[in-house]
Amino acid sequence: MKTHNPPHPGEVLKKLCLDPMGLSVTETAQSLGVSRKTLSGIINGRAGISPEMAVRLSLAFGTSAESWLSHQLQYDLWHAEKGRKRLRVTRLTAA
Amino acid sequence: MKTHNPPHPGEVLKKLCLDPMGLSVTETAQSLGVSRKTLSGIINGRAGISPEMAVRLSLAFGTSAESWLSHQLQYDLWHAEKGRKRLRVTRLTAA
DNA sequence: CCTTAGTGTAACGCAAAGGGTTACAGAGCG
DNA sequence: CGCTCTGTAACCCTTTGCGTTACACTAAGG
Repeated sequence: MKTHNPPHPGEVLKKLCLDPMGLSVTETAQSLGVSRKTLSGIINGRAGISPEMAVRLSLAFGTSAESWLSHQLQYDLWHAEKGRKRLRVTRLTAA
Repeated sequence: MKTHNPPHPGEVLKKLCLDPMGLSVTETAQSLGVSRKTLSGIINGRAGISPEMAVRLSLAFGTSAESWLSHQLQYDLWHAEKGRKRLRVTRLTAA
């Protein structure tokens, strides 16, 4: 059970891709074929990585699209689990 | 590289949970705390499994929320990869 | 000091997706 | 024939990803 707040995938993207390669948000956005705002939103945690964006990242950086979506999954899941107590769900057993 | 069209998670849900336990869509939806339409949509492939729904499933069936989202991820990714040729993305290398 | 590049972000608009309710049609059964 | 379960369409709401335009801030350079 991971108890720590996972970083949003955009943070990882910046630290692992943009920064080491000396890429600006502007030029990276252009290469990805998205607007600067979109990439900015991802990097600053205001937006998630959509399946299409994951494919874009895999094309531009030669990485695995699945790994990006996995990061996003962990992030989304962590936040969803936080609200599990609010969900009124009945345990299901064989009828 | 998985070349086969992965089944939508709802199909798996029905075959692995509802059917074996003899559960109806109606009663399962009630236990999950969602409408019958919502569960029906998932089972019949017209909707995906959201993070919140994954947590609901984990609570009701005692399974891992992550495994449901992973199935969904594989499904979404497969469809996103199909359209990769339409994306105009430039390969990025160190500046 | 002024200009320019890069960046974050607000304001709009658009489209897709999840979810709810209501309602109707078809299938199976006592 | 009634009753239950099921799939689904119609409608409405909200969130979210994405685009464009525009404005303010910062850092670097002439």
